[in-house]
Order: sequence, then C-alpha cells, then structure tokens
Amino acid sequence: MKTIKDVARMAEVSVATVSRVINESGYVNVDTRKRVEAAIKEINYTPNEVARSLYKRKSKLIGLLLPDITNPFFPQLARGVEDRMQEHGYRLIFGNSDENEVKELDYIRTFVQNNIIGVISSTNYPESDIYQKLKIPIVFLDRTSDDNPSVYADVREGGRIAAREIVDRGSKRITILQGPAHIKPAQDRYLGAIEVLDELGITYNVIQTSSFSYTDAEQWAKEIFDKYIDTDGVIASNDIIATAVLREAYRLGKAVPEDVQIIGFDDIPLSSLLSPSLSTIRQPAYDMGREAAGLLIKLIEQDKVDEKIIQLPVSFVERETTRRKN
Amino acid sequence: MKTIKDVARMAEVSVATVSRVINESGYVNVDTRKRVEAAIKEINYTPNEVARSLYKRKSKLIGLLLPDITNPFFPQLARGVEDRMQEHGYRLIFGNSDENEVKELDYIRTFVQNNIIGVISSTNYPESDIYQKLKIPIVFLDRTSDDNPSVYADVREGGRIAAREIVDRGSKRITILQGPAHIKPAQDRYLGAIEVLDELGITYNVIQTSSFSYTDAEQWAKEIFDKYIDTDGVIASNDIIATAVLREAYRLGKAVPEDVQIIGFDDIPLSSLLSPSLSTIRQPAYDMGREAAGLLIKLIEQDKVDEKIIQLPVSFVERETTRRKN
DNA sequence: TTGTACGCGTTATCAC
DNA sequence: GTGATAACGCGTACAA
Repeated sequence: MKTIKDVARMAEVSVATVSRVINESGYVNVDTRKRVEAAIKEINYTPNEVARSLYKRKSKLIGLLLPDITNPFFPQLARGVEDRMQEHGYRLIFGNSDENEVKELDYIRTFVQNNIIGVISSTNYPESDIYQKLKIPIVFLDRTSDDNPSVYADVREGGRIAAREIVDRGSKRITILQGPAHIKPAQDRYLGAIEVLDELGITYNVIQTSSFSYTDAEQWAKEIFDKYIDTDGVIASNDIIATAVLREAYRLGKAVPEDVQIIGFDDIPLSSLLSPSLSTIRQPAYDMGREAAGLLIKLIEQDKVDEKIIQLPVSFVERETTRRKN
Repeated sequence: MKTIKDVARMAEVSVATVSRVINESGYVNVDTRKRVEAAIKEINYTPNEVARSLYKRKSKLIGLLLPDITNPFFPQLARGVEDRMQEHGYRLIFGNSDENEVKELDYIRTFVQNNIIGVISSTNYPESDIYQKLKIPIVFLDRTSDDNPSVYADVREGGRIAAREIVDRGSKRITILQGPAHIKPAQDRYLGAIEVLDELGITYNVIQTSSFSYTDAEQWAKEIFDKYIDTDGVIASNDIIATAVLREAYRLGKAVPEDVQIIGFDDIPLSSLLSPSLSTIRQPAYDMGREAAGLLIKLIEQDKVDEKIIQLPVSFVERETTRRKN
C-alpha cells in the first residue's frame, strides 16, 4: 500500500503539502500541485481511510441494522439506504439483528469501535440504552421513538384503509391477523384496522401471530377457517401472512375474492405475482430507505435539522383478492 | 470514547500492561490483571478497532459485493455470508454492484482503503484487474474464475437436469430462455440444457434475454408464444423469468402443466407460493453464502487451503408446473 | 507558499 | 512482571 510519504518523496515535497492538495486545504503553488497530482497518479495513491478515521475520530462508514434481509420487505429498504449513501460517498456496515436485542447491542458496539458516524436501525427497542446512550446520529427506519429521528410509513392509516376497503367491498365477518406483539408497526396497523371496524360496528375476530415466517403463517391460516369458519374477509399483518391465508383458502376450496377477501400489507414484489394477485397496502420501502439515508446525512453534516420525523404515505393497491367496488 | 489510557490511569498501570491483558500477550501478574479488568469494566472500555487496524494494517472487516440485493436470490447468499462471518467476529461492508464494473471498482477501492481483509464478490468480471491485482484474499460467489477461490452451484448440471426432467415429462417442442450473455452462470445452465437436448435430438428454440427483471421478462414471455406458438415446454433462465412465462401462459389460457410445462432456476421463496407452484432447479443459496464465508475465513487465517473451489449440488424441485412422471 | 512536528489509539519491542 | 516508546498513515498547528 502506498502512503502519503511515497507521494511526497516522489513529488519532492513534504507530506503536509501532499495533504493540502488532497484535501484542498491551505495554499499550494500551482506547479507543486501539479507535481503532486502527477505523483499521486503515477503511483496510484489513495489515502488510507483508517488513518484518516483515527485522526479525525470519524470515518465514512454508516451502520445499518435490519431484522432480516431474507424477509422480502427489507432488501428494498436496504437498497434505498445504500443507493443514497453511495451517492454521498458513505459506505455501509451491515448486520441482521433477528429482532434480537443482544445481537443489536453487539453490532452497535462494533459499529462504534469502527468510528462509524451514524446508524440506521429497524429496531424494536428504540428506547433501549443501546440507542439512547449513543453519541452519534441515529435514525430509526420503519420504527418510531418519540421525537428521535425516524422514517416510517403511516401504517396506522394503512390499517384504517385496509379495514375501510374490505368493508366497502362487502366483507361482514372479518378476521384480523394481529402481528407480532413486539413489532410496533405491526401493532399500529392492527390498531388502525380495529379503529375503523369498531367505528363501523363491524364484528371481527382476532388471531394473534408471533412472527412473519411463512411456515408459521400456515398454522394461523388454518386457525382462521377452523375457528371462524364463516370468515369472509381477512386483514393480514403482512403480505407473507396474507399469502399463506390465500393458499389455505384455495386449499379449502374457497373462492377468493368471492367467498373471502384478503388484504395484505407492504406490497412486496411477490404480491403482484400471485394468482390471484394480492390486494395490499403499499409501503414505499425503497423511498423509506432513501429518506432515512438522506435524513441521517443531514444529521451528520448539518448541526440543525428541522424535519426529524418523516412519515411517508401508504396506499391501497387494488388487485385480485378483493372484489370490485360497485 | 474511553481509551486505553483511561484504563491505564484508573488501574494505575501503563498502557502496555493494559494492552497485554486485553490481548493476552506477555506476562502479567494476577493481581494487576484483576485491577485492569476491573477498570475496563468500570469505565466500560472497548478497544478502538480503527487504531488497531491502523497499527496492524488489517481490520476485521470483509467486503461483500452483490449485484443487487433486491433480486430475491441474493438476500439468501448475503444472509449465509453474514451469519458465518458474524460467528467469527468479522463484519461486513456491503455494496450493490448492479453488474457494473465501474461501481465494483469503486467499491473495491474503498474496501481496501478501509483495510478490509478479504472480499466476497459475485462479479461478472473476475478476470478484471480489479480482482487480479488485489493483494487480499477474495472468493467469488456464484461465479467462477479459473483456479481462483470460488463457491458456486453446479448450474451446468442444473441445466442438464432441467432439460432431462422436462423431456421425461413429455415436452417435445421446447423453448429455452437464454439468460443475459454477460452472466456466466446463466450461460452455463443454458449450455447444460442444450447439451442434453442436442443429445436427445429434441428440437428447441432459443430466446435471448438480457436481464432478470420481471418487467423485461414479460416481453420475452410474450415473444415465446408469439414466435413459437406450439411451445409445450419452457426452460427459463431463472424463477423470476419463469414466473413471467407462467403468467403469460395463464393470460393466453394455456393450461400449465398440461399444455405447457415450465421449469425455473434458483428456487427463490416466491416459487413455492405461486399457483401453480413452480418446478425449478434449486440452488442452495444460503449454504453457498456460508461456504463462501467459511472459505474466505480459511484463506485469511491459514496460509494453506486445499479446497479452493467449492461446488455445491443443485436439485430438481418438482412442483406443479411440470407434469407427473409416469 | 511550504515544511516540521505532534497527536489520533493501539500494539510490539526493548529495557528495567 | 512492568513501563517507555516507536510506529502504523494521516491532518493540522505553527514555524519558517
């Protein structure tokens, strides 16, 4: 690895001068600048970011903590974050937390050990000491925490929309799959849904779920039609769960959407490809990622930021698991 | 941030001693060790990895370069890599390359600037100077490069299997979707398939594709039944493309698998959830990721490694887009 | 306009 | 057993 000294020697100047041309700080004669630049090119020098980081006590690294990149919702978030960060010259250290606080703590620790300058996290424990004691900017993605910086979709409204749409389309005996208790946005959509249902005086049943795993979901799907046999509308906690419900309905010979309507949440790529394709509440995942990155960059580069909370709208995506509105 | 000096001061020893207890190098009296450990806990000290990295000229960071995390095949790879790396105390710097050599170069550069100790890359340009000049271990994942370390599935055999299975199940006029020309494993499965077809004397048509995007795939799907109207079997370059074909067949009122059989490649999570579910050639993506990580770790930690090439088997996953074998 | 010298936090070498 | 100290590569006072 070439160092700044090599450049200095080759250009016959001091390292300070080389540093000046690299960082465009301080005066440097046009000719010497040229000599230095030539030398840099000549030996193909690139500055050692580690040394920089040590001296400045900050790197160009961002920590990204997601529950599980294998869950189709998160790659979109990740890609949004990465694209924006990349444009600004920041790089990502990435980890899967599995919604596990210990794992998160472990990652956050190594993040700061590496002089990371900011973190983006989809955590269920935003109030944890891990985050509250952190001295670098953090933005919560797809999660909220009082007035800490965060980017999320208006999932509560999403829940309301789901309820409204399914009722408008004629479902009268609705079963709601309430998402995992420890995942806040899952609870929020649930709350939004029952809020509307209560208001409308529609009866509904609730099945509590504890994960977003498809395999688990198959059980809950069975449970629906087992316990609440006359269900004619299902509001699922996300698209994966909705898919399991769809398949179970199919297995039982129920017509979708004629006998049962199904609404998912997220609009992951899968949803449009199913037959029938899944009606769902869309979260703009990629944009959420980009926004989170943008917000973090602001937090890092500016001392003041006015909008610390960014809420993005969700929208109903009408596809084939709901009936046409008349 | 607390430093080793703070610990030294608190324990009333020199930094050298602290360093010794941390790294378990050299002798240190039991009592002083205890004092140091107490101090470390007391002020909650964790070593600065950046300083370490600067001194040792190597970090605990690994670079991971994938084409696009948004393509459902790659999250599984990524997760496999991450899990294994995490177990060994290594962290990942991650980037999407978009199969773009310039972007790759840019990432690799910043990787080495950060004293990364190894890289895992799914590149189309393994022979590029970028990689050949790299002085740190690299393993190619889902790609090959002569005798450079690499981990990949036996996709050529996968192509053969696909051809054999579809023929065994009665297809006689087969259309093959040849994957993007610049993606080696895509070509390999194509080669495997025609190898068998030629051998068997089965006629087939080929449609050249240039991406794995679903939107693009819709066009090629149309093209199949447009140009080769009597096609009764389709070997797709991957599951995403196969899905587009499936939907097009459905749109045209063709019965699958009765009129047309379809075989995909990869076995992404989506495939089992379609109706009819997709028969496909399974790549053990998660395991590939784990293996790649394992191999890289060996390369880093040992000076000699016997198995530099790891080829994993693929397997036919029989689902509903192929007929039952009689 | 340019160069010298120090410090960032750590580890390793060499005295003691 | 333990402590000074040089070195890792860089950026910045400060001096020249």
